[in-house]
Amino acid sequence: MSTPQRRKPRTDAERNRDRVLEAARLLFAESGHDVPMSEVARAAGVGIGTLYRKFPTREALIEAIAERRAGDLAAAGHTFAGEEGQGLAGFLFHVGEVLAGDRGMSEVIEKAMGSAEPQGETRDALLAVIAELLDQARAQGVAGQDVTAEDVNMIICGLAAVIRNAAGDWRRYVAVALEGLRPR
Amino acid sequence: MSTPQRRKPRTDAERNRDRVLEAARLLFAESGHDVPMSEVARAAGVGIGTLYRKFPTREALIEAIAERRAGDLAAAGHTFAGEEGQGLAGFLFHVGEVLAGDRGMSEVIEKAMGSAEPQGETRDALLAVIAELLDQARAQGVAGQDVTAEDVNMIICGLAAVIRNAAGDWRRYVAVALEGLRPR
DNA sequence: CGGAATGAGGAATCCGGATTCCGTATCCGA
DNA sequence: TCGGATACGGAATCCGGATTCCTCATTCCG
Repeated sequence: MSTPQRRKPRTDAERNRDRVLEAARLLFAESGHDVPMSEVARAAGVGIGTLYRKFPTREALIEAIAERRAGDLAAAGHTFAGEEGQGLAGFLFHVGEVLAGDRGMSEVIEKAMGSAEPQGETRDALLAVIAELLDQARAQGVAGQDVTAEDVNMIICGLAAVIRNAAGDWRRYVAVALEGLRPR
Repeated sequence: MSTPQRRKPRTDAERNRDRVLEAARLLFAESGHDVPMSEVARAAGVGIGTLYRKFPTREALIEAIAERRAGDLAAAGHTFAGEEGQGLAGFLFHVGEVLAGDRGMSEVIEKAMGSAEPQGETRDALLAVIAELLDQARAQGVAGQDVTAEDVNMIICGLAAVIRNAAGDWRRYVAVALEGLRPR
């Protein structure tokens, strides 16, 4: 039947895939997603052809990277939920820290937290953590009962924009937002 | 000496300029700034050459439009300052209303409120109104004494992003932000 | 009205990144 | 080690928008 049990991928192929992923991660973090594909290939020490075989579109490459990083964020979120108070606060500051050091990620997050259609894991995983942190925050009385995950979403979306545009002190932004979520 | 007092511009030249400005305003509002220049020219019923003579770069065109609209926003801001309470709140909701109906403007505002370098009037005019509204808000006790214009800047920057990405209800975002600015 | 001067139009050209394609090199399993 | 399968490299090509430039039309002034 469908026994596509082909030979396992060549070792150099996997190595190249990793190289591309790593190089792209750095480039995107540094300059955002509008880096020429040829740049990525060169940085990875790989031919353009190879890059395209691994990732047929820029989107595919971005997703591959974003998914992992988003996963890390989500994991971090769970950690904060585990600690004592201010889990949500800790998480938001952490997100800011991460986005401040990764332009590409800030672009992804802004879109992901914005539109509700696309993304799969990237968005859902984060939504889950946010819900968790929010529940905890409400229970601890640091967030109003009427606050929704959607609210936090918007705050994060805005945070990404604030950081990407190098506005003022984003920590201040987070502080104001947290204050605004407090019970009345 | 420098008596460039040349003949005054032809009437049709001015008419075309207006057409371009108007067409561009609509297109940019509808689809943002990444509309092909040729599109703009076509929509304006003008040749590409003409468009380029009027506005040598896309930037020039965007600025010409943004400056006016920003001026309107600033004016509206002063109006809100004139009214009784909640001037700042009224202004922020107004800004949201405007940005929600003008993608191009949301892009401009996001950048303008972000970086502190470029823009001339666009940024400065708004900064002035914000300062005014903020003073009033502090006096009325709806904003903490420690709140700065920069804080409001970031909030607006985030607001633009939230709206542009069609996140949730941006009014909710504004409400949270305002709450966060309250005196402790 | 006549003829400079100014402006319009838009085809031709430039440009840079995206994507394809195929000969060559490398790897894997026997 | 051998031979086919798999992957690589990167030049060639595609593509679409930006920008130029020259000819022709319109406006203005005397």
